[in-house]
Amino acid sequence: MPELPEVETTMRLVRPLVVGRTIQRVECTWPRTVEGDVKAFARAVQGQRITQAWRRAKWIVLDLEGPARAARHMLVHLRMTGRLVVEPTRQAAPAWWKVGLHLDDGHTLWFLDVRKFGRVLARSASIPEFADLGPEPLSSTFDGAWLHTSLQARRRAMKPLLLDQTFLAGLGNIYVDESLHAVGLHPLTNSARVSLQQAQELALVIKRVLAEAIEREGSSFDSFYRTPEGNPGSYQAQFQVYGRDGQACRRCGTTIKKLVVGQRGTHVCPRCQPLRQKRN
DNA sequence: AGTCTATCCTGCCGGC
DNA sequence: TGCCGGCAGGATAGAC
Repeated sequence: MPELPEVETTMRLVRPLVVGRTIQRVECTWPRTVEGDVKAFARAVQGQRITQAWRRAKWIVLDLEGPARAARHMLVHLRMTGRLVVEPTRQAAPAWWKVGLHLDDGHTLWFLDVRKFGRVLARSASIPEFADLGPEPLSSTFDGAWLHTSLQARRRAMKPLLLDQTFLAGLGNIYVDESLHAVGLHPLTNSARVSLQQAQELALVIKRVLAEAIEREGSSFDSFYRTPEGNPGSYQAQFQVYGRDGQACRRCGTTIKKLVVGQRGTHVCPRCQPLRQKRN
């Protein structure tokens, strides 16, 4: 469930169940899921109380409080197939679990991950992972003026640029395709050729698409991304282009095409999103 | 600087 | 029916 809306939804689902709880014991079935040494990680988080849960980009952060030299934050990145669920400890461990944090209220916070790309890590006061991240799309620092200036500073295809977390933090393949279609920009458009008006429109669209997706608790269209106890998410019903190749564009009726841009499957309406060839 | 390839992994789907 | 290649919502390192 890996883009901003899905990460936000996961964080909101888990937050009330873990904040205030103390981590008593850590288990792990796949050492590579935990950054560094699993034992060191366990020592850093065991005995710590979770005081807050929040999100930055596609990271979920649990703030920790406890022994002076232990970690201050625990970070989770879901990558492609990571999930977090909280269940009674005495219940059987869920399929595909990689890390289990047994809490002091008889529940366990499980990190599940079919493809094993996800990561769990402990950090002291500073979080170097956040140093190079771009702005949060839903924050006020991200607006049309900022976007236009930043696009002008680069000469890069729009799609890979919007996927670049150091440029803008939180978008992934689906929401980039949806946002570009909504403003009629082709994914290969050179960023320096985007007008101020287009940038302003795009900033608004990105905010709207993400906010609506969060409202609908993200999108899930296969069983991997469904939480057993939570809602599956329903934003996929709103998709205009993603996964709709071969079908008619809802706006103009033209057949949606799928191409590859920056090694990622990319969905585009050839009529709504024309690619203007550059002329010198 | 930007783009591409390979890599980390498993499951599922479509085609033969 | 069964096998197999290709593909997947992410991100990185290293080569051109």
